[in-house]
Amino acid sequence: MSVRHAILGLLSWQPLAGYDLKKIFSESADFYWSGNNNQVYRTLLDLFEQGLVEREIIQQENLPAKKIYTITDKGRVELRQWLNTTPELPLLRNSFLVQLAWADCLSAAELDQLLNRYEEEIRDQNLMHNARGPQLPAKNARSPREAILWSAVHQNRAKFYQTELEWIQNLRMDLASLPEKDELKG
Amino acid sequence: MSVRHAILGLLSWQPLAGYDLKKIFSESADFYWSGNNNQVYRTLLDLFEQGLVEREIIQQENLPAKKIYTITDKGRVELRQWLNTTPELPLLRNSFLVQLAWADCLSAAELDQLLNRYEEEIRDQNLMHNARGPQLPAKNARSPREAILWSAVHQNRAKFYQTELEWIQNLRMDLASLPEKDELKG
DNA sequence: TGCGCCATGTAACATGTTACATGATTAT
DNA sequence: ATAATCATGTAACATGTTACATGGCGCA
Repeated sequence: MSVRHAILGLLSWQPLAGYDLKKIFSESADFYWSGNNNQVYRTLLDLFEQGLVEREIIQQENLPAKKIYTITDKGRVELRQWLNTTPELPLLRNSFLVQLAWADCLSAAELDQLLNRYEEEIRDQNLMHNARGPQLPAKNARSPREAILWSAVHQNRAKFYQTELEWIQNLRMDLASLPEKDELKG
Repeated sequence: MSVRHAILGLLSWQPLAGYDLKKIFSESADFYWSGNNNQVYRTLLDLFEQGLVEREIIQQENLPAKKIYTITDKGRVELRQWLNTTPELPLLRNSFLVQLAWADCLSAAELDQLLNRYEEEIRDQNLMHNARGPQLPAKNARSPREAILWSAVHQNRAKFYQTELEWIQNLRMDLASLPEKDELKG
């Protein structure tokens, strides 16, 4: 897709500054995006030049000026078109799986450590994700349907983490059933 | 990580040509990678220049010459080091979730279509994934432990698809519980 | 006759990441 | 003192994708 539509979507919800968008991207897992300056500010400029967003410069005392971007009708049309586009396949790239595939040259202890590290990372992410809750909280939704959609988006991530944890526990069990010939190595 | 380690891993299993690697990447979901010429051939050249792989040129009648790459001891050391590295978080970017988040401006029929399309895509991927089975079949594994690891890698994807399907069915149920005010729109 | 497979590679482009730069304010 | 927050932006680099180029063979 590109950040374009992610940004247009957020602006269709409410006017925001580049800084806000950057924060949303970097803080939320649901809307994963790197949230780096380069992309956000450049994309906003593009959208502005193409008339998909408008902006208002707000001077603040003791703080740098803000540029608040608002979606235009033209922007809403483009967004709506994209929404009716057939979705891309989710991009899932897990380098841990590549590590696992070739991990047979590790000792039992090393492999165990690898699994522990992955499990811990996922567990942490899951906790954080649940702790901060949906970054689009239901109370801000503009309709009951939107509330359902937002909650589903949030649950999607949660389910993913959960599935990973179950999967790794299964793997541990499978590995435990092996005769342990290499205790010495670790 | 980079394709580097994915390639080193495959070569630690058996000698392969660039063309083979390209095919493996593009055909398998487990080892997702774009499998484009540019990266594969360039990376192989890099690895070669750094002494992590060796190559042998094989002339074939009526077919273009092949360059078969073999991992070196130096390459195995680098691979082993990487395997003991703490795993990166899985990268999951699902633009469909972004579509969903802003889909409240769609009619009930349009939203339904969007869900159908996503479900179909996931279902297809899942079928293909199961049909072709693990691209690293257990019979080629060099130890019982490796067979377990490979099977786990394959199952990971399968579980992901399954979870997505369950999730979307839940979402459908949640949406169905809404009063249908916009039948007219569709 | 045209397409797809084998097998290599390059060029142009799109996207993403890290680090740098400014500069005041507030919190530790 | 030092770092983090607010707020904008640029430069350099890393990575990924698409399309092009070559050229014979086999299949429909």
